[in-house]
Amino acid sequence: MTKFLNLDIEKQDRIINAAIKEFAKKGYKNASTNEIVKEAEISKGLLFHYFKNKKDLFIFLYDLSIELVLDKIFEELDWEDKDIFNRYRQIARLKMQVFKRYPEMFNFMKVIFTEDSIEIKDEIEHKNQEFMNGSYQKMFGDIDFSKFKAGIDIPKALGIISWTMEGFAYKQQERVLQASLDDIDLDEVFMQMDEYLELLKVSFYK
Amino acid sequence: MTKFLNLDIEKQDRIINAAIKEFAKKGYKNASTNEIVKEAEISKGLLFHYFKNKKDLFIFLYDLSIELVLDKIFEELDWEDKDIFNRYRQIARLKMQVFKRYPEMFNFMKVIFTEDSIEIKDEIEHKNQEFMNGSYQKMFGDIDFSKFKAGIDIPKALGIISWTMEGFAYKQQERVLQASLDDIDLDEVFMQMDEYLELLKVSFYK
Amino acid sequence: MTKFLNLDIEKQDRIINAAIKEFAKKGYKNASTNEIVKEAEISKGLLFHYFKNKKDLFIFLYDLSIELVLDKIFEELDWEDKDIFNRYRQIARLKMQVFKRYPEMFNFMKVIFTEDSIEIKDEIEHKNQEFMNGSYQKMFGDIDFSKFKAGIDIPKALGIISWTMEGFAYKQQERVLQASLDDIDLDEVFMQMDEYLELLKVSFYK
Amino acid sequence: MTKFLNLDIEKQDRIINAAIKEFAKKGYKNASTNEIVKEAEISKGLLFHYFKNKKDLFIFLYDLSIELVLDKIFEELDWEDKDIFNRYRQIARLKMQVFKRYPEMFNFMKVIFTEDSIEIKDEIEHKNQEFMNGSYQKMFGDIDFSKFKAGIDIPKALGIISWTMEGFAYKQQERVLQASLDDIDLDEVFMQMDEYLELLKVSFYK
DNA sequence: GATGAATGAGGATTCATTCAT
DNA sequence: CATGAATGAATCCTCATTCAT
Repeated sequence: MTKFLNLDIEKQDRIINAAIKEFAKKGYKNASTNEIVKEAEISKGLLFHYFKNKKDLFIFLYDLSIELVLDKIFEELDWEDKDIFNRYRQIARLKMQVFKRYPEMFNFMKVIFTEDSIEIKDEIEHKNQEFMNGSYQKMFGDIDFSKFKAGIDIPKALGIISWTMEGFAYKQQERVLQASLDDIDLDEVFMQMDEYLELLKVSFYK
Repeated sequence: MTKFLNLDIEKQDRIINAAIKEFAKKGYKNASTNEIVKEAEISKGLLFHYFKNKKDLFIFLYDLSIELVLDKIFEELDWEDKDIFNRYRQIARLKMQVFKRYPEMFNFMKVIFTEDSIEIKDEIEHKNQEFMNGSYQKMFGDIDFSKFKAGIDIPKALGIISWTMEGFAYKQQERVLQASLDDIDLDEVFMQMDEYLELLKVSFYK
Repeated sequence: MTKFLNLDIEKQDRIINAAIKEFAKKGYKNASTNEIVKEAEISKGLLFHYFKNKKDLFIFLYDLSIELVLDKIFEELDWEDKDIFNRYRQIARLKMQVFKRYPEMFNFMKVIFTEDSIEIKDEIEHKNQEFMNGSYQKMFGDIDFSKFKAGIDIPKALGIISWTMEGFAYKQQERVLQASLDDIDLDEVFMQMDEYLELLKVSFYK
Repeated sequence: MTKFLNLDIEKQDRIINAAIKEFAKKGYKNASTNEIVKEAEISKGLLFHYFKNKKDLFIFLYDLSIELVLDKIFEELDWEDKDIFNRYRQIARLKMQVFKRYPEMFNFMKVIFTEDSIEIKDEIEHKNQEFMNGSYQKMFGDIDFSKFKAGIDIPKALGIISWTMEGFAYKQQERVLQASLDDIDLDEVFMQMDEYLELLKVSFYK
């Protein structure tokens, strides 16, 4: 992989974008290395010079995408705000900033979490697990739980909040597949998201 | 399709199980019709005598799975109970009974809702949509909303309940992939599910 | 074959028409026995009960078509007229009467004379040869050659007349593929044909 | 296609000859790409690396064959001789030179003009049409018609000459299928052809 | 006679990966 | 580093023919 990272950035990007786009469009199995090299304007051999096989390439892009989002979050999040609803609110907005910049990555990450292809299933699921465990702790380990009503089963409440955010995000993604990211009124989306968070807040907070 | 349905049940089941297993294991694109006929112990040609192509076979299994679950629900649900939490509780238990009987179908349905393969994406998404619209109405159209607290945004509350059930179910599915359906303590699972429902109930009900 | 000929005429015709239509539309190799039985509304097995294989069926239809045309000619031709140009004129008109009645046979006979499929090539070519030798003699064996100019190589002149008629017929067939038999102005076609014959007549006759 | 044309000539020829031979022997539909790669001693994949599918390969060979013959004619014909019978005489001899060199192409071109396979019919017929229109004009556009008898319908006379040449050529081809090109006494054949031309000449010329 | 389920060799085509240059 | 020709196993699918009923 170091071989690849020593390339000049412009070429790296051409390859990354081509590959992400193809995987996002067709899923792992259907994606064609042929299309990738054509779009990236490199030769067949070169791709396999940098990545030992298709799977390696996919894993590399997986790691890269996760890393990009996490870096954004860890750098720009207001860690002083310990309120879980504000935390989710912020994370959602930071994620969206990344996706606005790398539109193909947005679709690629959907593939990451739904990909069923047998060749990568295990590894991807393992990594998803790892990501959940590791990053969840970092992103939500410092939350102030004192605001929750007494008697509330806090782990379960966290589950509900998390699934609500996921479900809401997924619903928005469906819409984007029909329209495009540009045609979505983001303010409107975030306002709706806030309403869900608000509903959960009055339910769970004192 | 009538051709297939006129077969003796034993052979039908051999083919259905072989196909469902293969699709569940590898997703649409990776699934091999060769493997299916081998497992079902029929000739290559016969599969295509019954189903005009791979896609048709998949769609048939899709419809079959949905139908099996819905039939179970519509026949055995206690429609007198208009409480949404009890409704979800019952549905979950009925679904599980179907899956206990057709273990591969359990995994197949996971594929159904995440499959992205370009060849079937549109048709599957359209069918999922249809299913959601049609069946949701039937399953939840008669719910008694008078128990909800005043001031609660009921559509949003329904969304949260639904996503929570989905999220919980998905989490259980992940566990099954590691263990097997038999090794899971179902009572324990349903007890946990009830706790989530209870938490939402105290939050949303008067 | 006797088995087939003992069938009631209605069923015979259903099978013949279905087969001729399919062969005419797709040529030998591309023609599907499946389509034939579907169109004829008989079972798969029955077709092979009457004809031992696809090739046999084709040969049977070949013989049938030739026979139909020849019978028409031998029965209705005015054998008193020994002029070769009048003979061709009459034959062309009689052929056309057959084709008006069996439009699919018209296209089927085109296939007969152009079919290259390896499985039947030899047999068909041999039969075409046989037909040429045998029937040519019968159709043109009594022609009065005394009207030809002295010094004309009569066999060669006959060749030229024959190829001209063939070439003209083939050109008309091309037109029919674009239009349909009904849309062609037959009087006009025969008038043009007569002009060719007239040109040859002034050239070859005293 | 440029990919293919960059190959060394020896390999190109191995592939072309193998393909032409197979198509000539079996027609379009019956020809097996498997046989072609076996005869050409290349891998299955390579054929489809050069030609995107079987149809493309056929079309390529079609164009190549036509081109070879036309180039020969346009380069070596004596354009000063405006006599139509001499023109035909020359063209026939030049064509035969090409076929002597590529014996398989001789049979392949027969397939070209009789092939009915549904997959290529339209394209081939369109190309045949194009060829007829374009090349006929070039080959016969400068003919001197002043030698024809007054009162002769010249377009019809041209038709007769053309069909006679076609008919004669076709008759010779039939003979080659039984014997081989080497066993034919070409001088004898051309002498016979000249006799036909001579007969037409005394008929149509002053 | 009549059915149509069943066969399986063979069809064209794809594609990740290798390797000589 | 970089190329792209070459591989060949594997893909889905077709179809004439057989045979138990």
